[in-house]
Amino acid sequence: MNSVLSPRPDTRYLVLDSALTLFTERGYFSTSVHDIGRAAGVSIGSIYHHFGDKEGIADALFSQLSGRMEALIGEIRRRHDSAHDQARELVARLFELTESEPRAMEFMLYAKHREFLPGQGPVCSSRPFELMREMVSQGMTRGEIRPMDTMIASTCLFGGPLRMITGRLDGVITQPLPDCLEAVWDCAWRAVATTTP
Amino acid sequence: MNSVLSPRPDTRYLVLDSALTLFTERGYFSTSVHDIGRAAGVSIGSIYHHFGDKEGIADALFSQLSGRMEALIGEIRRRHDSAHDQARELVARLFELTESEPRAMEFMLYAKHREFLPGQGPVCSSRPFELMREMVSQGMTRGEIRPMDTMIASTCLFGGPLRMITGRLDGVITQPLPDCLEAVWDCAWRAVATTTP
DNA sequence: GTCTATATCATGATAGAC
DNA sequence: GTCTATCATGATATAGAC
Repeated sequence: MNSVLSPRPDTRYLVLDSALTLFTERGYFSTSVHDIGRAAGVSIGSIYHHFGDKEGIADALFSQLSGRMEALIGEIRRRHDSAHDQARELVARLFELTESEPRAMEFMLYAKHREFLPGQGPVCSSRPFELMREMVSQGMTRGEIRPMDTMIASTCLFGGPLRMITGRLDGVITQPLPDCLEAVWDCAWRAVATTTP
Repeated sequence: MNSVLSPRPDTRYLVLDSALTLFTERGYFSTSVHDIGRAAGVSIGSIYHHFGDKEGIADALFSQLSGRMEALIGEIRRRHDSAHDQARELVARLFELTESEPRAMEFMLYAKHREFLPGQGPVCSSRPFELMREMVSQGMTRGEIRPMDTMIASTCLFGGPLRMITGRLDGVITQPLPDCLEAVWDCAWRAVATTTP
């Protein structure tokens, strides 16, 4: 965070890190590029050199976080066979991430990107969400999940857990999410499962 | 919309109606008070006279819509006995409202109010959401809903339906919501119900 | 209560030295 | 690649006549 400690800090990283904090704390529109520069200890000229314009900052942030999510889901899908295990592991990991990196989670799935990233479609149409629907789709062909529209199944399976996350980020839910993973997952799976345990 | 048709249009109504459209189409921060005035056919001076400042417009909008939601839930709770019937009716009505008044729904449960209404807490802590939790709580004491934390039960019951609504508002879901009410409600209720039908 | 005209100021973005 | 200084625009909000 300071050039005294680290002689050659990566400007791009510094900027993105500060931007994430400010965007989630005050919102994109209440954050000026000057604010970001001040928080990152980087001049406004450098920022425009690296990102082109303000939207470029949000864009880079979205790409990076989206990539991480995608990688996470890919890893989970390789490690588990059943849709049940895959989805459960995903919810568990998202709950952990909500506690350890609340700002990253907030920016990814609780920001209204359409308002400041006209290029990007809605989050739900981004690659990570596509992968989640694939997960559900396979579970349906395997017979783990009742036959129904894939979009509906996916939304109903992950809807509860995702709203737990936004509730937690809002401070409406006070308990750390991993503490209620079992209860929430139980509800989520019952919603779509073929057999009740 | 025009003073030719109606000789004495209510300025407040005109402004709020235009503001709702613009806020949901472009977002709060990309809408200027001038824009609202132009769309409503009202001068900027009048707007400031009635609402004090820009935030006052959003505030009035939120109060009014929140009041309508509250009334809707109250009516539903009076008309049905069981939590099952109450919650199902609520989801049905919200699905209908999403089709008939998408902007109202979008402003109520898909806008990040914290970013432009610092006074208001998060939506989930507003009165309508409180009433929904009461609904669930009663269902639990009646034995309709499995015993668990009320917040978790409420989030898991309504999480799927609410995300269907945001998905529909985003255009990710193309089917009118009332068409998939049964499938969605089936999932939602299974998530928390004591007995599976 | 409604209007026009205006004050004030912050922001996104650029220029150009180093 | 980084910096400072500056521009240009457009926004919120106000003043004051009617």
